[in-house]
Amino acid sequence: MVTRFAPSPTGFLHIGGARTALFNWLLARHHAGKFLLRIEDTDRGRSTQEAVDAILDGLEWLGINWDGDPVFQSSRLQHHVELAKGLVESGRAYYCYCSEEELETMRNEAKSRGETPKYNRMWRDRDPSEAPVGISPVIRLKVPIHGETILHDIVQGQVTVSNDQLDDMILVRSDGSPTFMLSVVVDDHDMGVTHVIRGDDHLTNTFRHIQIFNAFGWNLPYYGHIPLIHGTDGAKLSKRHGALGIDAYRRMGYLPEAICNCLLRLGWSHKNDEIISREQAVGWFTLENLGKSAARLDFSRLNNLNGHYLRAADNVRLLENLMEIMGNCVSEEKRRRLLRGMTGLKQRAKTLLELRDLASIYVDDIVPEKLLQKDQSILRETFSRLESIEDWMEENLERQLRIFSSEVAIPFGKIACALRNALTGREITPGIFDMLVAFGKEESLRRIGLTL
RNA sequence: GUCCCCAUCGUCUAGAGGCCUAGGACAUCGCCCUUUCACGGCGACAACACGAGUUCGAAUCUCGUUGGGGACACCA
Repeated sequence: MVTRFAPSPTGFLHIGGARTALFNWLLARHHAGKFLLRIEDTDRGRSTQEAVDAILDGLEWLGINWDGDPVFQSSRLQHHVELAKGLVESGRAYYCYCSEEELETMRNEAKSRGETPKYNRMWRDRDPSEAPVGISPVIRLKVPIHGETILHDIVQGQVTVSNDQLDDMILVRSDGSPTFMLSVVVDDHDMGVTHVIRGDDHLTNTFRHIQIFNAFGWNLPYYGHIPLIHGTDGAKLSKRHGALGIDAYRRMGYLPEAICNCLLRLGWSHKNDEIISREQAVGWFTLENLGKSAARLDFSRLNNLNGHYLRAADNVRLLENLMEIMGNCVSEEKRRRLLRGMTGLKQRAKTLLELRDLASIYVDDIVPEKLLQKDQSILRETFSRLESIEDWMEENLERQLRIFSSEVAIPFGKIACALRNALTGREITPGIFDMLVAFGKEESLRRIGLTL
């Protein structure tokens, strides 16, 4: 089994593309096959190096690795054109000399007749000697006029289209460059791709691809057209309405494993499983469990998943992630403090951004407000009790403070509340003992002292 | 306009004729746990688009309607 992901580098890797890549990757890994990457940069006007980098970086970040080097379609143009010329020689394709205006007129005429706008095949059977001089022709495929084309789609089932819906598509442009239709087919064939899993929006293209495969006399790959991911408005994700690049999700503080898990469950399921590890995904992923209808990305779900993976994440890794966001200008001492407090922090955050906000209690120098009279007296006593504690470990701190609480007959909640306030100046924080340990004895006492 | 696809709680989905008084998850709302906030536990709310068939029996099969989406380039 050989699968592939074939993005065009005209924009960033968006969430839909990422899912297509993930599914292809999963399928290949599940069957111990190969997953290839092909950059479809035949539209040189719109393709950019930044987009290529964004796609590669995005895939890498998601942990979707490809086999071999990426294939750049632009490096194969010559080959594509030669094959198309071969088709002309064998009579399966022909030169067409129509101008832009003529085509425009044809489309409008077809439309006004209530038909699918298409080329009227005026050069299909004309003698080449009639060719006008000075016009560079395009090469068009001779698509069967009658009959129908049948696609046995792995996801959609059997789909049939009448051949009169297809027109004689252009294989090579008048400037001598191959079109997407041609290049895709030739490359999929040459790369030995056995399974083409791609978005639903390519379904109608597939009938054209099949015609090209037939013209060459090549065997068809298996096709599976997965439903699209829709925006919250129910329409296809597009650049104009908020289709974000995968890097945007990264900047919003999402973990790659959360994104993958979320994407995996969009259009695919395995019984009632929700939290699915990468290993499980590889083990379970088959096309049979794919749904047929479009799905929407739900941020509250993503948040929930991200919270889960955040809690499960290694503290050192999270510290590194945090440093990336905070810009690395955090002192050694504060980093140690963060690491000690990470377990308490991470279970309270949904994203790395939230984690950063929470973590600021260990990083920022707070200026505590003066406490209420009552709290001050509680804190004074607490301060001296804490001062006397040698074993500054969570368990012992808790034991000592509980004892203290009952000795002075002050509800523990009151003490905790005052301490929290003195230590952080915040209302939402990790647990008290957690913070005392993270800060360390010296810093804890210093902070409490400031409020007295 | 033409062709194609899709249709279960707000969202993601389980469901492959009787196990369905339709299950799970997220979100929402209660309660519990509790030093705040989270986490966790318990519970509530909430869906088979509609109409005909087929069948002893349909969320599941067929047809139609409606709704949504996609594709119709010398873009990919």
